[in-house]
Amino acid sequence: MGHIESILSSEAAHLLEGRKKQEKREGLPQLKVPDGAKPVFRFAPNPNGPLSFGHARGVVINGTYAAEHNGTLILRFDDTDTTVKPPSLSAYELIPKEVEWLLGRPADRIVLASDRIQHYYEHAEKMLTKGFGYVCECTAETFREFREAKSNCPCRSKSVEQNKNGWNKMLDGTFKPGDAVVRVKTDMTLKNPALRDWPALRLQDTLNNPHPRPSIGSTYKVWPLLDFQSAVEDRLQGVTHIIRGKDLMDSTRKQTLLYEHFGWTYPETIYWGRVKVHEWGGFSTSTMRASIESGVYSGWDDPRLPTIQGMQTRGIQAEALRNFWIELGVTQKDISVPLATLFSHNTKIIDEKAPRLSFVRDPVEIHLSGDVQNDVELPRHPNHPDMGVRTISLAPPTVMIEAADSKTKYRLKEFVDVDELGAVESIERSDKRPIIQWVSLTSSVESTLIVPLQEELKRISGRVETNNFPIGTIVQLERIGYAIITGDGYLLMHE
RNA sequence: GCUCGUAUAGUGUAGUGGCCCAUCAUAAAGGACUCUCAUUCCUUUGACCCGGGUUCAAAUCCCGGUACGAGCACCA
Repeated sequence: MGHIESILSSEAAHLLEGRKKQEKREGLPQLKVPDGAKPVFRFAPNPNGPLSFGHARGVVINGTYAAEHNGTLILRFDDTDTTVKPPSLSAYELIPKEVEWLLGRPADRIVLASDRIQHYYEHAEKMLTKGFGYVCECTAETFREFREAKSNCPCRSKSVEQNKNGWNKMLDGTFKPGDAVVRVKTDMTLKNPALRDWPALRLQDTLNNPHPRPSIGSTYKVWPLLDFQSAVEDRLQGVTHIIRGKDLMDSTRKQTLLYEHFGWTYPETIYWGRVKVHEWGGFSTSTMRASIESGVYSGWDDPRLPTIQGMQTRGIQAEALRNFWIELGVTQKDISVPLATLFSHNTKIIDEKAPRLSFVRDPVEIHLSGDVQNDVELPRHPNHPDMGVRTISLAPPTVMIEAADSKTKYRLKEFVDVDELGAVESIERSDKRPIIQWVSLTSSVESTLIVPLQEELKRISGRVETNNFPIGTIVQLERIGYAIITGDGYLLMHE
């Protein structure tokens, strides 16, 4: 084949033309945006805890599209549930910072659903007045039977007057939680059971379960459910594109039915599938919270946790996270990715800037014999002489090396060739013996290498060469991997 | 059970009827460079879920099957 090609290229090159290799599209898929329009995106988490790794996808994809199209990114807190997934007050402060860290710029606008209850009430009332919503007094179980039987519940045929009356009873506390709910009239014979007369607003016991925001507290008893709140708010904020998980596909269908009632047009919607990281099983905010409270993890910033804070502790760069999510794209496939993919993005960013250090695990002392210099200079970074040198003192001529390296002849990196007993054999590199990292007794201190494994933080004691890098500095421990300096040792990031 | 969605190398991803014996990344293996098992560079390995159909032509369109995932909450 190659032979034929070479003949062709010399005899009839034109036949090979037009056979250019196909190229891979860069970045995110093209978005449908009308000419001259400024698209509006939103990222809408429940502030019931800090952001997780998975949330980062929503931030990065929406934020990147917004930046590419000179559009707007709204950060919206969908904090309408005080019982099942109650918001956490600190998350209101934290999440905007995490978004800013991830994107390198803050969200353009922040909206709190709990501040906008009056808007949702207005739309609920309009729904009742126009007859496409009704106050349903069936229990959840009773309604489930109607839904399964594709039959109308009796409340469906109430007059506007009766519905308004029911609505007032919801507002004034006559109805207690569980007594009534506002439903959107769709069609009980719809093929998809999820869409049949879905609930839009319900009652919550905010006296016993007040909203955690002091300014909201027990003010409202009637609260919108996500599908209703989100649909109305998207409209009010002028959202043009919704990009979210495909688990919300039925939500889109419900909301589209509501939009049709109101005479609105639903935003362009794009979905992504489920992502699992090999090394992390399924962490949910609630299971993480439980493990933190029981002391399994030190906090939301534990380096073993798949939270934004955990990634920060672990030295993962925001840019690496962005590149990672953009590379995964927005396909609807359910995927499982290894952490190595994220680490390779991180390595690309940190390697050029990470000073080199020697760390010796499980150290053994070797007393050098023979001619030894008083001190040695090593470059801080092999590719960047401008980063300067580190000077190692060899008075006395005692070095520490890893026990595992001490079995054979070896070369102390950038220093001397040594035999098993510490006799210096050559200053220059004389043969192919292994090159190992080392520290000198006087220019090193005891330290700990902390390795974040799934279940434990493995602590390996050793010695690190003396340095004065501040906490938070990312270094490369030669022959070990990249690590970040913490208050109590060197946290291994990845190889 | 009902409804919806997805299926390309080990893992991700490009590809919307002919430039496809299929792109790129990552992983693995080998090599070059390097006084790190790092970085950089080179090479190799490796895929269109199965079965029909439409067409001159299918990874791409249609039908069926299978697998996986999601929704059917007075959670988000």
